[in-house]
Amino acid sequence: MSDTGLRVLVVDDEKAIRRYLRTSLTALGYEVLEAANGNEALQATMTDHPDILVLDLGLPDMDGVEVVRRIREWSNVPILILSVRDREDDKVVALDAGADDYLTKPFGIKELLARIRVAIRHHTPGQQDTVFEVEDLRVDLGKREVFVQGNRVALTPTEYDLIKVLVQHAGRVLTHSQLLRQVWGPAYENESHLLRVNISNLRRKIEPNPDQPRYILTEPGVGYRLRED
Amino acid sequence: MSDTGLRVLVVDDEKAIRRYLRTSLTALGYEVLEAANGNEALQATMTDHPDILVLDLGLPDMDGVEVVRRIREWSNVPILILSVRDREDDKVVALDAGADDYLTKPFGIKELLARIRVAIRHHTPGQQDTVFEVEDLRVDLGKREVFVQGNRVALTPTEYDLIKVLVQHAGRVLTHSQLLRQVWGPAYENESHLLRVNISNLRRKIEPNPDQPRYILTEPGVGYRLRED
DNA sequence: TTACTTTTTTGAGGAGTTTTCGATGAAGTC
DNA sequence: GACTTCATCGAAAACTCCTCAAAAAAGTAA
Repeated sequence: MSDTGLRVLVVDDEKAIRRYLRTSLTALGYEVLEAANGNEALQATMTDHPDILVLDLGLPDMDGVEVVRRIREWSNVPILILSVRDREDDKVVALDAGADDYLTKPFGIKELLARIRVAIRHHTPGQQDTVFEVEDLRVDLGKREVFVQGNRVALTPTEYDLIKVLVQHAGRVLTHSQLLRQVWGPAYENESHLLRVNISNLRRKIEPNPDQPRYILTEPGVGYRLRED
Repeated sequence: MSDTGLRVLVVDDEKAIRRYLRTSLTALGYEVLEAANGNEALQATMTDHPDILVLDLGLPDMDGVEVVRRIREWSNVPILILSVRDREDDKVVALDAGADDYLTKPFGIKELLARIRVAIRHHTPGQQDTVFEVEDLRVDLGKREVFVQGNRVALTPTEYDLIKVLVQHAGRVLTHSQLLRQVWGPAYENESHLLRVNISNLRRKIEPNPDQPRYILTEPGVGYRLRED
């Protein structure tokens, strides 16, 4: 099947369900990651940056809603709840905690897939919005490509993640810890040196004159901001 | 109830359901618009720009999915489907046509409201800018920017924190110790010299004539006040 | 597996800002 | 005139930011 390039993290303690979802999703071109409990889910979300989570509420080590809350402290990745609990209050609690959708087991695979498409459509804004431009800089989030004066620039994965977050909040100041949390994960919140080195490398690749940045502006004492017209 | 300022367009041919939703939603501070068929829905969406649609699929004049398609040609307003049809294919078709969620009747009102919150949360992600203005001074707390006569002024972190607190209480007197506590922390409550130096620096940056302050006014013996219109 | 390349992380130095603090003077009050 | 409050200046101390370079880790190909 066609490759969507999208990565789904399936979180469920039942191996059978994980395998079922893996088969269905892989057939449609998604890449599937798996986690069997809450801690694995949090870990995988931090390290692997999936494009969407399909999360069972009944996990052995912690409540699914708690997983949602923890992730929402630093990430907006779409979360689709899959649960046997059909009580209205359970749904309300999960949705208000930051989940994007709630599907009750047993579920139809076609509906699940349709709802995954909705969640992803939501989170990756339409093709128009995926291209960011200022002066001679062009960032195409859809194609994962960056151009300076029309020439493609090769960025490392970390550098790309960094500019992606900046583009998504173009014009706004992002604090050091916001950037560190979103690019490296919450554990790196205070590693500001890491951020500086990467900003420096990024500037060397995309700024006409890295000494006097035109695109990635330093907000002293606070963070960085990607210029916007 | 508190006013959300958000407008919901309820599309259903049954008057009883419209009235039920109007009551529930109004009680929560939403403004409710109504449409009884597809054409009214399209019309109302174009003219009234609601923040979200709650759309029944079974309409007398056209299929609900067709309404979704027509709206999606030009608008991304969140659309939440409400339908008696529980077949999986119906859901998939509606969601793929561009609907954001699908709820089967009979539905729980709390779940509906939670899903409305999700849809709105999704579609209005940007933090609104709280902008403060007096004469030639402009403080944008959302973007963390300060302008004087249209020119951006670079403030140090402390200076910005200071003006932020003043803006948040614009028009009111803030005592020395209030300002010191909020900007430097409770331990600095009595360091009024610190405050004076920073107010002075701030004035030099934002006042047309720092000798005769127009924005940051001294309240002798008490504290400082940011002027308000 | 091993060897090789690329990427990420850590370390150290220097330039530049920002914060803090003491000194001084002006203005108002008793 | 003595006392308090407020504003400003300038210098020391503390901190932030940037860069280069080396070490460690991760990825890739035979």
